[in-house]
Amino acid sequence: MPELPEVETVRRGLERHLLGRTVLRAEVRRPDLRGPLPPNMAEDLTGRRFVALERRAKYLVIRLDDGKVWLVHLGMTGRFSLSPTDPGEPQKHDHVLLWLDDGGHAAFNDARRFGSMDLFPGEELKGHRSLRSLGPEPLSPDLSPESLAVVLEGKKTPLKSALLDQRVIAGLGNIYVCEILHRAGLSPRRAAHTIVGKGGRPTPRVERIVEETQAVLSEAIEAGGSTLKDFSGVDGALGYFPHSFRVYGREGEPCPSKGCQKTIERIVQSGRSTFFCPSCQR
DNA sequence: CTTACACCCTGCTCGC
DNA sequence: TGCGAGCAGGGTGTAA
Repeated sequence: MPELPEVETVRRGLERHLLGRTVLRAEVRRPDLRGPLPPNMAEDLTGRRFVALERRAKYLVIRLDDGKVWLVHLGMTGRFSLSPTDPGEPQKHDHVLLWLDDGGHAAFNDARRFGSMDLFPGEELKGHRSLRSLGPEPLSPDLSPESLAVVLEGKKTPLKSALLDQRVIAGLGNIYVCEILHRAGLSPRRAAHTIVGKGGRPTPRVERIVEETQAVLSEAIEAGGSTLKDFSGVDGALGYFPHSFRVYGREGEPCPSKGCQKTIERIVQSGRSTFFCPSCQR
């Protein structure tokens, strides 16, 4: 479930509690998430200090003092539980446990095991299989109307599917794509190339997508940050902020757009639910 | 190259 | 109260 804002919130929580800490002991309780964990991960983490906590798309990029990177993806249900002391008995679905040099404790918990981890030399980061084909970070200058128009040019796939493609914009998921398209007034069913101008030039519609993408993500990160008061932040941060969604999960409710009298509908596109207003999204 | 779709997994909700 | 069906959707692998 976590999309970019949720992962960013987790990153900030980890940065607060892990940065500068050394791992005294690590334990892998279940070595198979979506794929196998890197061999000897517990041994390789032991004695290491966390020197940077970064994010790329929905990946956590955790840099260690020996130059290696611990790459973590939360999948659907992955989360870190942090506590200032050893909580004793592990929780159900705690797959990786860390004991830190300040007495703190971290547990990676993932009920559905859609998460993934890797551990490799930092120089390999850019070329890593999971990262090399990612598109621009949406909150960086790499995403612009010009760059987005070029990528969408000629794409016949529905706009909804295009925006979910991590090669188009890195870090968007089903929920925020629905929100972005509603705010931009664009139909999720429209073929992606139909909003691009001649010669792959941006149009006002492309500009709107970029604006609303940045607005939605920034607002969500801000909302997430406000929940990061203490240890419970990283713990509980994976809750979205459901009351702030305008269309996601609101099938049958009135469209929130000013003056729009229609009702939010749900359709399925490439196996995912799409929530949208057929009247004000064109 | 592009596009589409099945698969992995568990917890929760819903209807009977 | 139990129980099965359906749903949730990240990323990846495969096929057309």
